[in-house]
Amino acid sequence: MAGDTCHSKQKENKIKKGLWSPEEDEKLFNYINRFGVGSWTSVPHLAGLERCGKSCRLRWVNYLRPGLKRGSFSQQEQDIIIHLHQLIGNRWAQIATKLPGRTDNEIKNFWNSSLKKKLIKQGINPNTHKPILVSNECNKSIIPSGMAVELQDAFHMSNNGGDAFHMSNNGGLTFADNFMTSNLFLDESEMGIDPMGYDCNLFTQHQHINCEAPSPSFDFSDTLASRTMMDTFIKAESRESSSCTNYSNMNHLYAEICKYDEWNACEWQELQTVQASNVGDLDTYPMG
DNA sequence: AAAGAGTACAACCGCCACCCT
DNA sequence: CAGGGTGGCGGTTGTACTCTT
Repeated sequence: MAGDTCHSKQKENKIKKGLWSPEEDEKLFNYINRFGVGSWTSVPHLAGLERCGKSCRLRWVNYLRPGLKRGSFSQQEQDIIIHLHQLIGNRWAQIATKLPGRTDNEIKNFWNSSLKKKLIKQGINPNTHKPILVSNECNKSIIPSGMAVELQDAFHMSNNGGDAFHMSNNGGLTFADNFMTSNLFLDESEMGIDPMGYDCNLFTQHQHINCEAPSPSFDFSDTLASRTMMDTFIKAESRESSSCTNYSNMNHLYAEICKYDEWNACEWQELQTVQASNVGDLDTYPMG
């Protein structure tokens, strides 16, 4: 295959794999420092390395290149990653251009190992950046189909037997009560989230599902999460007319959020518009 | 102290787009 | 235009380290 010249050479046992030794690093660093990067395929031979060009390039870009930051991501960097991921998705290389000193690989790893879990804990689907919410209909709990997809997406439920969701009469999806609920808890447990913990999203939702004075609970101290949650919540409520939940003070709550943080409805609307337009034309997103 | 589980990060793999012949 | 070479990207795997029991 084109681009896989490494593989044929590996079969001949000429190409070393695995972690780089300090000696190899030194050879590569000295070579690039002295001669610069010409053709990566010729670099290993000229630098005296038994690696493929691709491997050398990766080592240079992700580890040896001057100017790389080391250490944990700052809160500001995390915010930027989350925001950009919300806008452009898994385009790590593009996101990396907005974080000087960080590599796409580093950002990708950080996202997969930390940020994803952080968002899930906040009750936000890391794929869609929308809140993971469950609407209800007393004992027959209904999940609006869109949200069911979000849930499946967030918790990989599509791989979990397949028929955990059942279509209900009104086009929504019926929670197979205990079965489903325990699956959700199981999934949370698997994700390291204590289903009974104070910050557990699904457990709270389960309480709502059982119609114990359902009321929206938003953490106003987390402005982004609240905003996202509220936005989707209102949309979901407006299209789920059969829901037994009846939040007449929806507008009031929304106003509270706008009042609480520095954002206002217009700014939020603007972001939604930008997001919508970027869905169709991601390559033209103004990256700076 | 040892074994197993969990986590973070480095590196690899396969695919794709672009360029050159 | 077709085909091969190359670099770049995102997903995935491997490995070393840390934590828990």
